[in-house]
Amino acid sequence: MTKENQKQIVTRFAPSPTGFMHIGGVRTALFAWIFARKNNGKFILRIEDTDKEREVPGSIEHIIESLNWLGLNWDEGPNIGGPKAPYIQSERLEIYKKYAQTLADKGLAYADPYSKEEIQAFRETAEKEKRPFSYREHRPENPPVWDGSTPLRFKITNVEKTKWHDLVRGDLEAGPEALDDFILIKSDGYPTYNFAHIIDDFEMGVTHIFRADEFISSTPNFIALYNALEITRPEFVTLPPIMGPDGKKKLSKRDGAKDILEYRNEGYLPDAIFNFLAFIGWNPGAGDDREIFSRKEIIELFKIEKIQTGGANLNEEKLLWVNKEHIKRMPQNDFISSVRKILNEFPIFANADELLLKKISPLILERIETFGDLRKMISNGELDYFINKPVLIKEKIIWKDSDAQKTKEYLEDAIKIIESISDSNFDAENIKEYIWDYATEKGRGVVLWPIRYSLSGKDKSPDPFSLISILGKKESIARIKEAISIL
RNA sequence: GGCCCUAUCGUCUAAUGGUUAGGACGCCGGCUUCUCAAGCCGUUAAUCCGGGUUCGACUCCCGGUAGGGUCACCA
Repeated sequence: MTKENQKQIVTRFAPSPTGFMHIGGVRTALFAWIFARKNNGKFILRIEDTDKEREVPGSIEHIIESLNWLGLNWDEGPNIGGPKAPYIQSERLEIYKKYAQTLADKGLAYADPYSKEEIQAFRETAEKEKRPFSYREHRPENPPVWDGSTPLRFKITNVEKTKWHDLVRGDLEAGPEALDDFILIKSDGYPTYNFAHIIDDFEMGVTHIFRADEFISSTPNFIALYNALEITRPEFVTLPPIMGPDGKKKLSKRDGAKDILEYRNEGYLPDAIFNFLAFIGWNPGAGDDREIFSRKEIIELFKIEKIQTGGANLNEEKLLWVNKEHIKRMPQNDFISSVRKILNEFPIFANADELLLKKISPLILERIETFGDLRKMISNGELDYFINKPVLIKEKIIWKDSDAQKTKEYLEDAIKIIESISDSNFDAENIKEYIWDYATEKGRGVVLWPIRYSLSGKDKSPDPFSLISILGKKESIARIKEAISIL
């Protein structure tokens, strides 16, 4: 077989529209997407909306927005169509019905004659006797003809041990207890996930199913169905579970997992989330100790064989660090425009000019881990002094054990020094050189603190040299004079 | 409870059966320093337990233990 006529890799992400997406779901999508891209394959988005009860309006848009934000584009999907459209399961009912009828005709599926209450009673009995519930034990001898008004159940015909191979977990097996007559079509006419996903994956030519490990338990049932339908089955790629931060439980919405778009709102970069998620349950392995990767590098390095088997905890602190590293690697223009966007949210900065922005951006860069931190800085008034003159408090102008008279003297000298610096040399580095020796001679604290405080009016702020260069000669001198005047 | 999966520093993890068990985040400490950050350097810290196979086991096998999943007209 030549490379050209090898089967094209097709992966899919198949969420159900039951609300927002959290890290867990996105990670599954991410791995499937990376694998497709690495192999020049196709990535399909399919919406599994077969449960009308749990459906949350707006979910599909939310899912699309989330995937778009992360740059996980799809080649076929609900909004763009494709050769196997539609990509929303509720619009594919005829297809499922066709396959279901075929199974029923062959005697491989049968109408379920019991009411929900009756089945519930069976279940409770089993529970009371501490046995697993198995519908097979109650399989009717002569079920009625399936007319669509009752559920259609799959008939397990070979009750035996199931063995299969998983690209991550290796050889797996389960005893016959794992097999049961599960429902294919519900009484409302919709298929179950168990049935619909198998039909769709087959119809859409999916070659690799990436999914979380909660599906291992039902895989024997899936395999029985593949066999009954006489269709080839895709490769299974089982991802390790992601646990909550406490490591106790699988991450879930119920236990406070965050909407992925919250990370966007908090000012995380999509590339950082991408990087971080790729490393939950995967890493490039031997000899590569790097932690920060671009999308492109991850696609190049990705190998299914390096996917972990064990569960991982979500480490938000590391995510912060990863985000900071990605921010540091942003092209300067991108960084500045991101800063601009945040500044625009605050009236005080709405008119800040581009030059000021460019000057303060290095200071911002080293102080934030997310762009949300910038929002906090501004809210806390940590940048106000770049726009407005600070309100100075006399006592605070004076460094610890110094006094008003001496401080006045130092500030007057500082003004002279600043005036002597030529405009062409007016950057933080040079300003520091001019002032440094004087400050060292008199005592850095007694000189530098008053200067810095006069400029910022803050106990905590960037160094005085940076402030002077950003505020400019005229404004800096004016502020220092202001300080002198109240001493 | 049945079935299934998993197990290396606190966390994420590396290690053709042979390493002083490596890296990263965090923590702690130091350097730098007018403050706050940033940066740099360093310390601490792990193979779940018990058997076996082997000259040699984190690695292979068996048995425990622990955690997770599943046993829906949910996906």
